[in-house]
Amino acid sequence: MLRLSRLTDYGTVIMAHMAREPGHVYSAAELAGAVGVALPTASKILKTLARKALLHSLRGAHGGYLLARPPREISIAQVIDALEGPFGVTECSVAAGLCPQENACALRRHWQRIDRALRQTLDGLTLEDMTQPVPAGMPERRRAQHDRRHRSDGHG
Amino acid sequence: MLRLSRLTDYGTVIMAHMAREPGHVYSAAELAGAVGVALPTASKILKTLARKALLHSLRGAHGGYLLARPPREISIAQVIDALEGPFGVTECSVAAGLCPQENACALRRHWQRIDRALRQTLDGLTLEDMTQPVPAGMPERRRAQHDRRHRSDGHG
DNA sequence: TTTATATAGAATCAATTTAGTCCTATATGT
DNA sequence: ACATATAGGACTAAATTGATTCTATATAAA
Ligand code: FES
Ligand code: FES
Repeated sequence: MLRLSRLTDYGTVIMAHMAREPGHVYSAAELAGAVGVALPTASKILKTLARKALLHSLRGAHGGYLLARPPREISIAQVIDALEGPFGVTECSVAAGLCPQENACALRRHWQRIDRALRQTLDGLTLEDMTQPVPAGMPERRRAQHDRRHRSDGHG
Repeated sequence: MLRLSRLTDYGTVIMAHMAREPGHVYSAAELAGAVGVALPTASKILKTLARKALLHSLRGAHGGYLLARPPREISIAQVIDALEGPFGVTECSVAAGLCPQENACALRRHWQRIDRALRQTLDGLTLEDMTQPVPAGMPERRRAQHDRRHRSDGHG
């Protein structure tokens, strides 16, 4: 598990679809049709993405949405951030006060460390990557160019 | 987001607690008290962990639970596997048939790749690690209010 | 200016999932 | 026997999520 909501999944599909033609303005209806979800649902997702500045929106006739930045500058982590609250594996890693015995619980720090490691992975994956075919059996090595950092929370 | 259920969180806390004294047999009541959750809840978690062979259980008077293996041989990924279904970020990465247009959706493979990367991170983290103090590095970041910037979320 | 088209945003409703509890059966030490 | 503990499943309540609907606003074109 460790699941993303279905809306986030759809949102990513939509974003990836848009990434194929970065300049193009897509209407909600157009995108709903393209990815196969109901219009109201696509609409809701798009509104959120626009509010979070991952998309630009154009109102009125012939309006629609387009990517706010080039595909390679939008990471999966950013999409997740936009569609699901703050990034974090447990509630307690995001906000305090949930540990039954808070002060005694030595685990929060560890969860936060895990968060950073996972986030780093997802920050290294861009929309552009999602449009490429998956290299068969190859481990990922690319890092998004907006975040090129090493040697922090070593796991691998 | 990308959240683990609260039960899994508790489960990890319990396992980490037990990891401090690997040979010791803990009763459910004892553990419930130690980590501060209600007995029925702790009990439910422990039963699951035992069924999934991460714990051994001893029935009868003076019974209880103990780690099935040394702490360094139990990873966080294993605990997650035990307490939450199959490991996967989206439904479609685990089981087919959820993509609205399945065959056209090029994203499933990518999710699966992401799954592998995340799993690898969580497989490299053991119960033993969770009992160590977090290697100091960066101070805890307070997530006070909404962060509007998309680049460099500043974990460094 | 009017009309058709589109998004903004909030509110709502239904369905699903999760958390938490309870009950009965079984095993074991004293 | 009896007290203590886990096994396993059933059950309830609460929270979350998914999906829809409604009103308001912006813009292009007739
Ligand atoms: S319960 Fe989550 S860190 Fe303590
Ligand atoms: S909808 Fe999840 S991969 Fe297509």
